[in-house]
Amino acid sequence: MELKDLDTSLFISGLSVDNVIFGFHDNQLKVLLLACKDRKHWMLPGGYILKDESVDAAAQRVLLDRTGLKKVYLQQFSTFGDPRRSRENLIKGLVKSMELDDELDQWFLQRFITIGYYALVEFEKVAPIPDPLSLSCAWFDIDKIPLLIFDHKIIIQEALTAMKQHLNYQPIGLNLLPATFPLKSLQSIYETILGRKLDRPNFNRKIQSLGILEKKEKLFTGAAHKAPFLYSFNKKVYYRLLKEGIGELF
Amino acid sequence: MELKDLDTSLFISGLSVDNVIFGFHDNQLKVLLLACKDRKHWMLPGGYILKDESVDAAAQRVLLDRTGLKKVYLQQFSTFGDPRRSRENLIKGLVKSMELDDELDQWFLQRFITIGYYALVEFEKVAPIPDPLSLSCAWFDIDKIPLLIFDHKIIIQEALTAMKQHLNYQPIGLNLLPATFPLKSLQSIYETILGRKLDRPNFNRKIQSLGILEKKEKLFTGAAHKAPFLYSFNKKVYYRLLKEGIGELF
DNA sequence: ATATTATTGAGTCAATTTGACACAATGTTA
DNA sequence: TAACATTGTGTCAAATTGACTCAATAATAT
Repeated sequence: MELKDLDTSLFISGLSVDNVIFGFHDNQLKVLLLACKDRKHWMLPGGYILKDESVDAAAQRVLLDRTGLKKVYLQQFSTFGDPRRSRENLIKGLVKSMELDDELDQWFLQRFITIGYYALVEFEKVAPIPDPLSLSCAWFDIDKIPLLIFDHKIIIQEALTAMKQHLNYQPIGLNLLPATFPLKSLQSIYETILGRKLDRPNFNRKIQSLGILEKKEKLFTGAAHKAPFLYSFNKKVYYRLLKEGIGELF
Repeated sequence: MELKDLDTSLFISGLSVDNVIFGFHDNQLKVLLLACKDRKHWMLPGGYILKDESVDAAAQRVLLDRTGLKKVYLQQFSTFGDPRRSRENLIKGLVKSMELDDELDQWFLQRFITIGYYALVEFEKVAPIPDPLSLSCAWFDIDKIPLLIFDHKIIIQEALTAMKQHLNYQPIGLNLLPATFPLKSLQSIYETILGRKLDRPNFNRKIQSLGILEKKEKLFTGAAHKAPFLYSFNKKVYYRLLKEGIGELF
């Protein structure tokens, strides 16, 4: 689909959803971003809400279009409602350069209030495919975010803050990691989200005392040091624990 | 202002804010509700967003109209976007009975997505005055909520859940209590929000170890037992602590 | 072959925190 | 002046935390 074929009459006007899609690779937390056609800015994968669609469903649909993933862990965290958040000069230039009809011009230049979601996905399972409205689609390290449009930088920061607060109430490690993983990976996720180093022996002791991990026989090998054990989550125990509230971990 | 004079052209269509206003009195957490004109339902004090107004400012404005309070602690917690949330038969009856013109009919019958805020106010400072669109305005115990319109019951529940999670990061006790208060009041707030009893000696020990409370000489008296000391918050210390993150308290 | 290197995972232990109590203190009421 | 209800302090064993040490081991260098 091309941009000029966008049928804005299908959508709720003035409202959008934006997804902060987190993945984890090379012991680094990453965010999936789309390249704007101006070749200068990047942006969060976002979209509009169909007139009879729930907001949650809209966020899922947008995510499916951008990553090909269904049934992803998705969490609404905040709504961004500053009247000037999407009215920088940038958008005027962008819209003009696209040579759209008046109706579409109006659509893109109106004030948008956006509902922010963060998604946790398994890095390896995502095949980043740019949608027809973008030039490219790529993962960025959380501490190397490029120039973004509008207030998208703030949205990412708030997603991280929200995740930090959810860390003790939501199964965050589970959704970012593959089926089996070394403990160090889980520790790195916690360290990145919390923004500080954790003591390895103490981390292991605490995370294992929760009883949510199952040690596998198989060892992860390939690096110039002792091979770590691989673990998997016991989802049953994990979800029960989260439901009850696990208290502050770190 | 009467309902028929509402100038809908001033507002963003399809969007609203709803405030869950919490107060604390008689060792009970309370919510401020408005009576619907059908004399059967109650509702949250909510309103619409002006076309060039930030969503946060809209929530503040609505709050001012309903409670007369300025500079209130207000926290956005979730956006409610189910397409059927405001389309129960009820609203059709309500709107018909109000004998409005077609434009207003359309306005009230459209799908609304609402942005939920919770407010923490000092009970004694609020003079509940029903706005011209409601019959009355009253405080309800959090566990004795009457029949509400739409999904407002769910909104209140989620506000409580959000507050529970914010309890360790936000100055919640401070905003609900008067300048001086006995420790038991603060404990009751924590107990209500957390939904469980706390051991008094242990609560006192922990809350005082934070160094955010100042013991006053004056005693609270009038009941048939030992008079408790009165305390006040040391705001400077409290805000610093919250900024750093105080960790899980209870 | 053997030593080196990097990293893992288990163990130790003192210091701190927690949870569950007991008990003295003290306004009000009987 | 005794009874009562509730407050504030004290105690102590158990559990948790933080800061460590050290042996184990897969790959690599010698």
